[in-house]
Amino acid sequence: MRENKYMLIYNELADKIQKGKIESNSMLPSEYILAEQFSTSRETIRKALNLLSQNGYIQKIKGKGSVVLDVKKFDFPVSGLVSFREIAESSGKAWRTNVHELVLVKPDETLCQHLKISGKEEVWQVIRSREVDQENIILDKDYIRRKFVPTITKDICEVSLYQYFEKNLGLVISFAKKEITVEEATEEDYKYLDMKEYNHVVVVRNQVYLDDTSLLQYTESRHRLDKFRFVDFARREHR
Amino acid sequence: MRENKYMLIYNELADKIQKGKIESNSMLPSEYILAEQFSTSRETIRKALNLLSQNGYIQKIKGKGSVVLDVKKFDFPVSGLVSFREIAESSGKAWRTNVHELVLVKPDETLCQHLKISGKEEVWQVIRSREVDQENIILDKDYIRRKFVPTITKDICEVSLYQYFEKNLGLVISFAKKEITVEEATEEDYKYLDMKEYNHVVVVRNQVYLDDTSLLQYTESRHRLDKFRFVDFARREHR
DNA sequence: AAGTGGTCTAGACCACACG
DNA sequence: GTGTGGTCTAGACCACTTC
Repeated sequence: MRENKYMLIYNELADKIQKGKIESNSMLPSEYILAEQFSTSRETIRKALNLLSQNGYIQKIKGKGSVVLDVKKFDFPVSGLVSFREIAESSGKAWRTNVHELVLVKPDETLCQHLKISGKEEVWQVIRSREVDQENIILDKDYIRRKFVPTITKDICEVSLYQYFEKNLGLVISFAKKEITVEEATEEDYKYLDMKEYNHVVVVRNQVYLDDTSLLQYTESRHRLDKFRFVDFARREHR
Repeated sequence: MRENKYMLIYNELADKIQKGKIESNSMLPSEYILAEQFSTSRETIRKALNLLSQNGYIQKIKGKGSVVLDVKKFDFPVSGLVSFREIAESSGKAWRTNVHELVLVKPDETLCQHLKISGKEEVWQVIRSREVDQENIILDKDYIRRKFVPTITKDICEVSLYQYFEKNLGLVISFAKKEITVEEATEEDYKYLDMKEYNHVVVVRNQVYLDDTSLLQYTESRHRLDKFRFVDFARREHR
């Protein structure tokens, strides 16, 4: 692995904090001391510490030092940009993906808006439901620009689209805009999900961008109400 | 004002991008040139640019430069750590806060867990509903440790607790852990909200921390389904 | 080859916390 | 006063893109 020095330091410290090898509420060594310990400069240490701070591992206090926060990171499901597979696997529950549709389409008007493209461009439509503990609780509707992804197979859809994009196609997913709302369930939801008595779903709309800022994919993730959970760590912007 | 050089540069560029004075999809000048223009060092420019990147204003591409993204920032309501008042005011809609309860209580067991305190500590209980366009659509239940906030008045609750904490009490709110779920409406919800035909609410649970890492406040924000919206900008962590 | 962003260094001065 | 994190500098080398 060609790892940056500050990333190595970040990973080492994050790992120790997560595993409790560094106690929460204790103080990290000062930046000067860390710089010495890792035989590096203070600015490099600071890069690592700022990452820890951004991700909720520590709190830096001017004049005092860096306090280790108590992270229960095994607690986060949908924060940031993570695929269903990554979440499902880390949760340890039995899960399965059912592929209902995998076709090339010309986008209609709303879809053009979401994908910011013309109606002539071809787009993959993938419809999948996610089964956890024998219940279909999430309906994922993915629309992917064929321009970036020439072929998709059913097998790929059952494992992970993201993994395929990144490992096999070399696409670098960089950022996303996410919107969460609650809407009335559609016929599609009733068809593919085990809806029980619920008549609404949580809808997570996602626009996924590559590192060259082009829009790769639009995704609608529809969750049964009782199975939806989103957790987030946020720092306040002071102005 | 604490005017860091990199903050000044960040604010100036963010402002220009938001107002369209720098076109989206255009390139920023290179870091070397910006350093010259702002008569500063490249590392300082890089701090400003990294902030822009984190907040979705630009995308940095190695070997090429920084692309200006098209931000419609008037689009985000609940991302990060913002109070209802800040959101309501920037949305421009008519809003009002109705205070239903403002009392000192000893926390019960669940509340103790959320606040991570013993049952002996006194806590302010504030229950408010938020009225937008003549409809009560959000029920906010705040629990604030009296240890940090000796007194609260009804007037303060009607305006903004955060503003009071920060401007009057000098408390510095630093970060929060947020959880979003959907739950069955309680009697309280029916009592204080205009629930229409809905029988569920979106529940946003928030633990708010000060800059010395102590927990100040636990908040439950209960939204009528149709009026809830959360948007987020997320960058992918590559490992 | 020239230009770009990414990393890293060794030093400097400041503001803040604490004894 | 001493130690801490926050800011800033001027320079270096690297990897990548483009010509």
